[in-house]
Amino acid sequence: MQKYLIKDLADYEGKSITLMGWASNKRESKGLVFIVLRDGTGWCQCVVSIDVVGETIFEEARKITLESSLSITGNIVKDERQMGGYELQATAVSLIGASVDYPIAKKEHGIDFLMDKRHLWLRSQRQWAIMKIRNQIIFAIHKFFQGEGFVEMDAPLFTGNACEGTSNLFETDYYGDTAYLSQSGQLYGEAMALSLGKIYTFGPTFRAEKSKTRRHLSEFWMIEPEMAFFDLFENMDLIEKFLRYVTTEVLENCEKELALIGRDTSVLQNIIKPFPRLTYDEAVRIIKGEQDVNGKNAITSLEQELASVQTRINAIKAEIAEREEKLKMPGMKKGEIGFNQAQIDKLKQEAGDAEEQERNIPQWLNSARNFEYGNDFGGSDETVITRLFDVPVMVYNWPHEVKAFYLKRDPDNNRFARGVDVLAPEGYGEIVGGGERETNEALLIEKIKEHQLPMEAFEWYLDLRRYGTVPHAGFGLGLERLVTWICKLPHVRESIPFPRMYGRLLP
RNA sequence: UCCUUCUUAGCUCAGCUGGUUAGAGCACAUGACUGUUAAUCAUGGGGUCCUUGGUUCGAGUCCAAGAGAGGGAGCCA
Repeated sequence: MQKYLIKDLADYEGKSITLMGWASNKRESKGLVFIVLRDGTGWCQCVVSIDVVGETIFEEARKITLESSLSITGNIVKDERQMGGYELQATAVSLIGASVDYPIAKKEHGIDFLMDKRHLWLRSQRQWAIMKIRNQIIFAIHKFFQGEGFVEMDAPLFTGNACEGTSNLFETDYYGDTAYLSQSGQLYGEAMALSLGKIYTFGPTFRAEKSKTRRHLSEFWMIEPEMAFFDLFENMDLIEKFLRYVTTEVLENCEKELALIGRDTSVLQNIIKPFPRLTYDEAVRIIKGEQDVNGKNAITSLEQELASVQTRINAIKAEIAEREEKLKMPGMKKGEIGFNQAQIDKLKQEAGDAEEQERNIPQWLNSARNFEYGNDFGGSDETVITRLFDVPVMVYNWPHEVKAFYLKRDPDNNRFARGVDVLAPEGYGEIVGGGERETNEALLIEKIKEHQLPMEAFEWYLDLRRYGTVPHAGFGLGLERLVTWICKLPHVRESIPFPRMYGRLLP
């Protein structure tokens, strides 16, 4: 049996076909039922008219509940008013699986509720669009690296040692020994690059940090390329080319999905512009407000932001008061009352978000003003710096003390390590961390001791320096953080089908 | 681990300085309406006000402890 898909409706104009899917919405009036059917490829309004289908089928159609699965047969006609430009005029409707009291209603829901219903939330339009974009990003990543001659080679997920010694890892029992869930495949990536030249890994990574922020997950997907005969600067060139490619692919192939989630693509279009490359020293001056960026100052622009947040809060509160006043007036139609209440609820959410910002910005200001040279950037520092740019920013040459032990010491200034962080614009912060790797065995041993890591676990890693070491570099990209930025999501939890984070293991 | 905000109907939220029987919209059910895109009308079922303890003649409201959630810091992609 031929399967007809909603995305191909244009091919079937004037023909009778059968669609199979779920009722994502239903409206009815005398003699007519409108069922919005979704089949995973799109949405299509199906019109069931009593004059066409007769009383029995019509009664069945009238009883269809939200998210029931069904098949509908009918003619495809052009209708400009519809989302896909077509609608189906039904001649037959048949129920496949009933849905009783579907919990996600056609209204705003709180995040806790939606997270508990994540398995159903994924069916909604916005989540559908995000997952399509995520898929496009994954596909583009593979296309890019395969096109550049990289070999995908995956690192183990069970590891016997804490890779960088910094993060908290998940422990698990491995035939009586302790194994950790990998927080990075990078060390293995180096070994593989010294065999295949250019490799990339693509898999899940685990961090047992008790972080509850909009950019942390306990389980996330990471892409880690590693290249032999690459230095820091070639690495940065690759990162830039890579991010530009992936973003461009999304812009070209996900126009509909980006529009659905209301993403302003003009910022994404900026990806064709060269990425600014700042040294750590320059970045610190910008954070502290000692150096402007395109006429914008980090400190004063934060202060302005705070002021505008405060005026926005006042404006929202005024509007809420006005609408509440209006509600008290007699003679308002029921529909209008409902509409106003929905607006008030929405405004209250906005006010709540704005008030959260109002509490956070002074903290960020404080942290920026008092930033101490030599420290790593915190989340707020990244936010402060990336709000000044409209393209991803690369920060390189970090004080070696704050970075991972395996980063190469800068030959021109041994205070610095040749690491690079890529910060996404619009306040999103770090999406890539990478750098050139240390090839000097003695320096590496010194670093391993300094970080108090068990030397025996790194013997194999040191072998890579003992047998034909070469300059090499690589980076790690957090898939969910990239998805979050490209979609401009308020939180990473919407960028992955089933987020795993502190305090949440279900569904 | 620390700071901060919150928890009232299936959902989103009101509930003022403590005062009779705790409200609205949506959803649901029944009926009315021939084209709807959270905006038609009527009817009405729905509550452990997160938990425990306290203050009080009286607690959804005040106090204390606990649980859960949101945001942030630390840490990171």
